[in-house]
Amino acid sequence: MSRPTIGDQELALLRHLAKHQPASVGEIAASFGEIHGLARSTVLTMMERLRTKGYLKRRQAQGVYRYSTTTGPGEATRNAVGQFVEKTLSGSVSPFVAWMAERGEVSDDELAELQALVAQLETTRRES
Amino acid sequence: MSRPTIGDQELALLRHLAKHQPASVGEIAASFGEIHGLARSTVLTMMERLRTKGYLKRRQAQGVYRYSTTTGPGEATRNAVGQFVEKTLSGSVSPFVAWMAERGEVSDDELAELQALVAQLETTRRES
DNA sequence: TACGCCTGACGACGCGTGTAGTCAAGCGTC
DNA sequence: GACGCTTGACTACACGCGTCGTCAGGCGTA
Repeated sequence: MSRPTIGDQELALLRHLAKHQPASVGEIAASFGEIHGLARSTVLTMMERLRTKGYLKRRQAQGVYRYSTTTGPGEATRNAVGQFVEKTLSGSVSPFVAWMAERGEVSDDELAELQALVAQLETTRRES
Repeated sequence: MSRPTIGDQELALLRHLAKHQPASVGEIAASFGEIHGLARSTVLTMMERLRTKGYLKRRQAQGVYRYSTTTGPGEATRNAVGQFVEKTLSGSVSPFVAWMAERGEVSDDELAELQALVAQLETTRRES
């Protein structure tokens, strides 16, 4: 199930697309490409690469291809996070926590997620 | 202060070295290189690249160079984490939290860090 | 009909990074 | 003094990824 590797920017594009799916190349180029200072052809290339890698699919509608994600970005994102932690941080989560603490900037939702996470970890820990 | 870019594996090596500093190339090759299946020359190349990038320094002792980190891996690690979150996750921490929840595997220390983090975030939030 | 714009496809290039081979020097041992 | 192992440095190669130029086709509008 683990598809070919995916680059950082590619993943960012995939996540962006997931929020605006389905979208045409022109739309993505105008939004994502504009923000990141990328030419239209660059965006198109990335999207095509993602498609050949199996992360995106497209459907022709009114003469224009509209792209959407296949499995959703969840799998790819989790994969990327896991890979980053395992490979780069040698499996340690501490740097992440330290970074978040130092940054100190979280939304309400994120804080809630963190609280839920801690609660969950506490219970599963007690059970075992 | 932001030095040249650093690769994932390079950062892993930097972090590994930080725990065994100062160390000679032979030692690192035997430990880190062995684990990751890398040839001695590969380890040496990476260390030299890290040195030219300013992350490592070395000192000759008993005819052998012993490497140690310059600023410690903290800065580089934080930098990498921050870059990953900003660039790849578009600044959202949620994927990371979701990954941890799904993984559900944390050490006592890590759980404690998380609890401290949540507590800190709650207080700073109230203050503002 | 001719022109111009949007879209898609392909090819291409550069750089960073991961990976390794190889050669020369130092130092201990036979 | 010759031999061999460890160490250092240089060189090299491949591949992924980010980046873009360019060409061809379709469709609307003047």
